[in-house]
Amino acid sequence: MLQVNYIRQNRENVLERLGVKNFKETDLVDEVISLDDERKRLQLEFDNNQARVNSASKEIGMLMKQGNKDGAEALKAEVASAKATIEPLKEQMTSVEKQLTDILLLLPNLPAAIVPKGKTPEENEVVREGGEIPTLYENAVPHWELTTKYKLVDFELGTKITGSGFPVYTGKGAKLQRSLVQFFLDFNTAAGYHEYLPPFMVNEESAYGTGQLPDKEGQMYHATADNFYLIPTAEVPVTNVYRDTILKEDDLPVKMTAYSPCFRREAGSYGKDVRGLNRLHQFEKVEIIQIVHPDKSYEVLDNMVKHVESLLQSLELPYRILRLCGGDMGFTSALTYDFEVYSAAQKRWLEVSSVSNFENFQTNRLKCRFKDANGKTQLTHSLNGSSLALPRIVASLLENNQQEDGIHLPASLHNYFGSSIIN
RNA sequence: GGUGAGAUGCCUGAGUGGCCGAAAGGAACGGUUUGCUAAACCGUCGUACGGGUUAAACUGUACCGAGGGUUCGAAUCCCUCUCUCACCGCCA
Repeated sequence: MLQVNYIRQNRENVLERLGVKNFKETDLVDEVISLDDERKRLQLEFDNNQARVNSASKEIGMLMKQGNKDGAEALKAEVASAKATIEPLKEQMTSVEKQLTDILLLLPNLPAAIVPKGKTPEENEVVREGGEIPTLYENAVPHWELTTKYKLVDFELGTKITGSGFPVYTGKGAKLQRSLVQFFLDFNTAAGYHEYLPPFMVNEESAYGTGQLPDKEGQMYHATADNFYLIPTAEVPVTNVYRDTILKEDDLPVKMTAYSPCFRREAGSYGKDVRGLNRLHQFEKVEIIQIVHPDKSYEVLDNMVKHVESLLQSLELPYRILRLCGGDMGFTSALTYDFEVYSAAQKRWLEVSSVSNFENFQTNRLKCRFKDANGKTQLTHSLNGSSLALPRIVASLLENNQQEDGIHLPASLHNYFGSSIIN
């Protein structure tokens, strides 16, 4: 959530930045300002009246002690009239505050200066590429045939048990998942990230805290009997660890990592995009999250990008890093780098990680702050990234490394998987 | 799921209608003194939103789990909810 005072002081800039994100309802910005004016006016009037009530009440107490009943009664009448004024003011204040918050929730984060203009994924900028795109042998097939051939994933069984998009991993397929999770977590903790195993369901407050609500209401599974949401990413429970906290400056940066399954309804997806492991309703992911000093967040973003990059390098997968354009960025992000790996049999790039700086957009909502050197309380910045999402990593590992005698895994996984080959 | 007890500031914990934004102790921070891996003493030690100021100072309001109610006045009384603890039941 953007800060009202920031909007007030930087109106032109806010409008210009929202334009980069192709945000159309720019009237809302001025509406925020006028609602805030109204809020201030109401508060001042309310406070003044309330102050009168408070002091009169004190006086009544004293008069009663002195036995001055008539004086007390007279003051009571005065309080009653002040309260009559206050009552409607209170209602107006509540209503104006709610309108203000509702609108603020609709405004996306402002993109950083470096974010390219653009509307579609084609306008994302390729920042870097790495690894080598393999030349596959002549009988190479897409991963959904390999998973069947080696009995790694049973899609039909998942459909029977739950529904489409809920695959069942079996045998070596299950073990590969477990190995990757373990490898990723070890890689992250070695870099100083503290490991969490969070709840896989969150309450409404947490979903608001990180900005999934109200923006992505329909994308989350909702357990209505208890009003819990199945998490779409570990970002939600883990970032909320620091909801409503004031950290010491020395506590920063906070580095966290977590494995979790992720649940996404993916309403509106179809076609080749959803084939095999490309797009699922439930998948495994390891996430990294940092809460940092506002002056450091872009430096940290670069570090996180390098961290994820070296993880991909250790998997020996061909990858590229994209800087997302305004139109392709998420609601809460100020700058996002997407990582894609090349799926050689499908001959397409698959997104496997998204690393973002949210600046204080999440922390404003979360009230995650710190005391700076001058003793002033200010908002921290939050960042997160996948490191990594499993299904598409598995897809490209299978496809890119397939040979006549089986799938040859990268050296980094041999110990975790207990073998160098799937056959 | 049942019964009972509880929820106060960073922590412990007092406060049962006005003198309470809240005692006391501890932790933390700053200082003095002494000196050695510490003690003593002094001071500071909530958040949000307003007014005010170049910035402070100063000042108003709200907040003692959340929401409502009673009252001139609520941390304190009443109601609802949430959570915690204890015991019972069930159970991986």
